[in-house]
Amino acid sequence: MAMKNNTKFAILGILSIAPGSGYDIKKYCDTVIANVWHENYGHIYPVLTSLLAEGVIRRQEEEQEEGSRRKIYEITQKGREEFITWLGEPAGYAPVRSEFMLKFLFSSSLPRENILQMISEYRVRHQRKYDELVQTQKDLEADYFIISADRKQYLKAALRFGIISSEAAIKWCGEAAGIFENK
Amino acid sequence: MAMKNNTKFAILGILSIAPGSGYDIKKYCDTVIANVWHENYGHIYPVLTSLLAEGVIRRQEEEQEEGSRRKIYEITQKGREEFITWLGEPAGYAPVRSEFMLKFLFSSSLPRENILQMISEYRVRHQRKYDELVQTQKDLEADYFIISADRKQYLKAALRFGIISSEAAIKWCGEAAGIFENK
DNA sequence: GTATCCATGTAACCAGTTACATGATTGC
DNA sequence: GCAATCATGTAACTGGTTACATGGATAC
Repeated sequence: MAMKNNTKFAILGILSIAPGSGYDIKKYCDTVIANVWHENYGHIYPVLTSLLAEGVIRRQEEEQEEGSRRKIYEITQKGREEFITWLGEPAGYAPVRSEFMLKFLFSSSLPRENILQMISEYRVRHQRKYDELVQTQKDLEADYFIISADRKQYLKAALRFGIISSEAAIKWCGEAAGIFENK
Repeated sequence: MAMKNNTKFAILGILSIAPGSGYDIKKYCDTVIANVWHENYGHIYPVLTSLLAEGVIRRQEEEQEEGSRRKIYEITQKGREEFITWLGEPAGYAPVRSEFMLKFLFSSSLPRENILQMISEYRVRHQRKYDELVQTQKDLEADYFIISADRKQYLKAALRFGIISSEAAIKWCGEAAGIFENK
């Protein structure tokens, strides 16, 4: 199962909301959905080229001001169809590979304080992420961003996903630190 | 930051507990630490070869019964040193890429029942994982496996990590389903 | 006038996956 | 006698990362 061709569908999904450039797609990933998805320029641009060749996206030539370097793409009918098909398929899952947990698992040769330090850093990272997400949630609630009520609902749910996950990580840190503190 | 060379350190970590073959390493990944780590044969064997060339592991020639195909490796002093250094470095984190959340985010064009179905499948998957981990925890508690008290402590903590994460996912599913049920 | 953001791309690289190949041993 | 497990490996592939290159526009 694993994961393949996800960048294709991430791009189709983003373009299904609104047409945009490679740069726009990257920005969308880094802001709106950073919480659950990630892409690089080095992958977006070549994939855009291949999606164009496949005919699932097309250049939106109209309404471009002269001299603009921006290349705006929009999803085609074929693209929408393939996207809907993909949506209907069960999500593949990537096998877990947590570098932090790998380190933690084999950290018995480290002094107690170092292990506590490791856990503390991990907690701080998740606490920061948590705070960030809560802030974004407030901004979203306060209609700081201009999006449809429908879209907002999905983004809110995705934010909750991140918040709940961060809470879980923080909870684990508390438990794990407890083991090493009382010895 | 991202993640590089993790297989090297996963192998060194596993061999730091006890010498073993490529097959043993794979089995260890699939059972004991499946919860937080994953490896393929197609990667383990070539990496073992390169680790041998680097001198961080060595063949344990002694005590092998005749005609055995098993190749037992053990970590060298150099390997232990590199492993300790790696342990001391802060863990890199892989940017989140949840195929499920990607689908969910853009699923607004799907009928309500399909979205509920998606969420339900996701919940079932995590519930199953949760049940499995709780069972493993019981087996571990009942000294079903032969491991040192020290090792047990780390494995228990890693199990808790999986259990807490599954609980979080299940919690999210409850919330998300709620959004679509009451409309 | 300089830093930051906008904007697009390529090339080299690498980690990891999948599929294939082979064969011995053990348990039923 | 057959299936499952033990056991090791290679080759082709692919998805994604990193580094490099370039240059215009905007803000301070």
